[in-house]
Amino acid sequence: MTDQVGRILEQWQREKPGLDVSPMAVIGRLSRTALTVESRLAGTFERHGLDASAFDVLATLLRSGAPYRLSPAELALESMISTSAVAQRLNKLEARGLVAREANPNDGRGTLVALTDTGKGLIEKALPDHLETERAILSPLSGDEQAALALLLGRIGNTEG
Amino acid sequence: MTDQVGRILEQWQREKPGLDVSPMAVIGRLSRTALTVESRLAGTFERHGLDASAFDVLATLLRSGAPYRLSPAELALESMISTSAVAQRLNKLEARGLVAREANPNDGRGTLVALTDTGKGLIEKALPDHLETERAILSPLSGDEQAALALLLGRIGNTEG
DNA sequence: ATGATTAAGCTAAGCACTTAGCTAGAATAG
DNA sequence: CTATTCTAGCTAAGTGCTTAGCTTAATCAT
Repeated sequence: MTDQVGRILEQWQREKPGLDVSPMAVIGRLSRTALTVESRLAGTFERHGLDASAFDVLATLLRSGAPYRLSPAELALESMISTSAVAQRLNKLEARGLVAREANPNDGRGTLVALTDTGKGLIEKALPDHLETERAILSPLSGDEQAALALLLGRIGNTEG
Repeated sequence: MTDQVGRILEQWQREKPGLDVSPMAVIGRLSRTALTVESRLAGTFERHGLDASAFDVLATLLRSGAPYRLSPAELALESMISTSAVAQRLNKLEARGLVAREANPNDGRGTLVALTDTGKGLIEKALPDHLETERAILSPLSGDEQAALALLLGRIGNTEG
């Protein structure tokens, strides 16, 4: 407990001895761990000329399977961002030729975002590297511990409060 | 495993059957859990006329103990943000009278950020409410499970890679 | 002493998100 | 059919961070 969060808890203990600040130990480490993980992943993305949001869009299209086409609304749902954020991401990806906007044949209002061959090639090259980075991040934990962590996170993450 | 992350893993399984995507189960849940936690905390902050960044500054000053004064550089370190982000936070907090900038008597370049009485009163009122929200978020887990989660997070968060 | 380098804190500009508001097409009511 | 309402996707403006670059004071070398 000599990490940053541990030090913070000791400060609270000294300043507010009556207060039970133990929840901060968990939530604090959760936030900080998420931040450091995010920054390590960013390194891998950069090596492939991507950032987290570009990787997110391309990977979502890839894992959706052939014909690798989704609507902006579907992309927004998957990425938990607004449809306007999707539009801005697509503007950049389309300019780079990694995705293409097509008219939705079944809905005149709608657009289908297609993964181009270039985009598919890029994400398929970046994906194994990304997984390798994730494995490295988790390497201090055994397989059982990783499973336990995922389970614990799932139990607090999916509570709609 | 019928949550959002579980669905994503199934998609990868179908599209790239050879690939071991198990790290995504852990990292994905970590990111999403951090996001949902953040959004629940935001509700509490708002009830007290604060947001996460304002709470962060005021709480850091409070837990530093009397005389409740820190330099902008110290605040930046504690909050893991740039000193320029601190300056912008302080501009707003100072305008509201929650903190005050004072000259550092020992360093002509330096500033000391002081928690005002108003600021101290506000953060002391918000703090128990915040802890209550954190407790609610963690309530699906037993005390032992919470401790286990904090331990696992600590082991992957503090690895400098 | 004095000139060069380092350090603290700030503003300015850039970036990725948000919400608000727009346009065009689809669905629904009469 | 036509008028209204709803939906998909977009741009515009606002927010809070980042990095770059500035000013001022401290430190260090000679």
